[in-house]
Amino acid sequence: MPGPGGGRGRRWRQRGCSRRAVRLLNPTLLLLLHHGPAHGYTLIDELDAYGLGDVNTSVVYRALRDMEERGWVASSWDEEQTKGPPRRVYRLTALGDEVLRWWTRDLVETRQMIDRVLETYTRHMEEGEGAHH
Amino acid sequence: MPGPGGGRGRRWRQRGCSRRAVRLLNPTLLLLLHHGPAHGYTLIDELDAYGLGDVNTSVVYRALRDMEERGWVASSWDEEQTKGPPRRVYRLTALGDEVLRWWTRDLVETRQMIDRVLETYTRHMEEGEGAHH
DNA sequence: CTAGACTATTGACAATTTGCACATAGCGTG
DNA sequence: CACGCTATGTGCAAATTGTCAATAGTCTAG
Repeated sequence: MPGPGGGRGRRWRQRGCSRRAVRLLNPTLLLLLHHGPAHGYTLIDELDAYGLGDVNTSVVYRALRDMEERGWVASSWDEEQTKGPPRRVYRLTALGDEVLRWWTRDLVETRQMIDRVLETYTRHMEEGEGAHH
Repeated sequence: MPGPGGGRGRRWRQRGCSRRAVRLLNPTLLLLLHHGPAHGYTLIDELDAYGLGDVNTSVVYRALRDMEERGWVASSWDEEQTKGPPRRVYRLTALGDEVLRWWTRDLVETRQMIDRVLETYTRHMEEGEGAHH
């Protein structure tokens, strides 16, 4: 159970995934909006299905606003107010669609890098089982 | 070719992979050391084969020192000095071996998360090809 | 011998990202 | 109106990452 927490940057992975998760947050949000427009709150719920359920809500809202600044998504205030304050509706822009396409290629690359590491590790274990250090 | 650089955090991915890469740096270094002891400089060369060739050397050395602080690796000065200043030899510790094992599990999880995103994206494209936004 | 060029490693600091605690705000209810 | 719930937003400390330059040994050319 390596939970090494000493030294520089302790609590480097306090609970849940956090840092790994944040890397996947933006592409996942774009993906969800690729399905159709949605409120921030709705998106936060849906993130759970992608293993991003423990991402802080502030982080999600901030990501959405940042993506809007970049023109990947656009938002407007929802007219029909059911309960609670007015909600923003986010939708994907044409640019956001392009970015998502680009990002999927990036994810494929990342997956290949991960695979390479995992393959090498497996090979190490098959060959000399501990003939090192 | 989405190279959106405006807004918060411009030059968010200047060239090469960088931010994605750094996430894979530590596990990859542990993996390389799992093969056997090595110098920092050697490791930097080998990283290239894992798509981490553009990681700054300072970043690699820092990662090694951090991992040493945490007890995942241990280092000693190389006796035989061929050319250049004395070199450190890093080797994996027992704890580092455990951490590597833990990290491979983590990478498998990350891979699954990526797969999920990619699968959903593919499904979107197969079904209503652009029946959104 | 001495001025580069190359091999290795380290240090310091700016820029960016992330976590977290709290602020705001509308609506329903007793 | 005092709460509790739904939504969103702000501010700031802490952690991570990028970049540049410094140090240091060894070798080779002239």
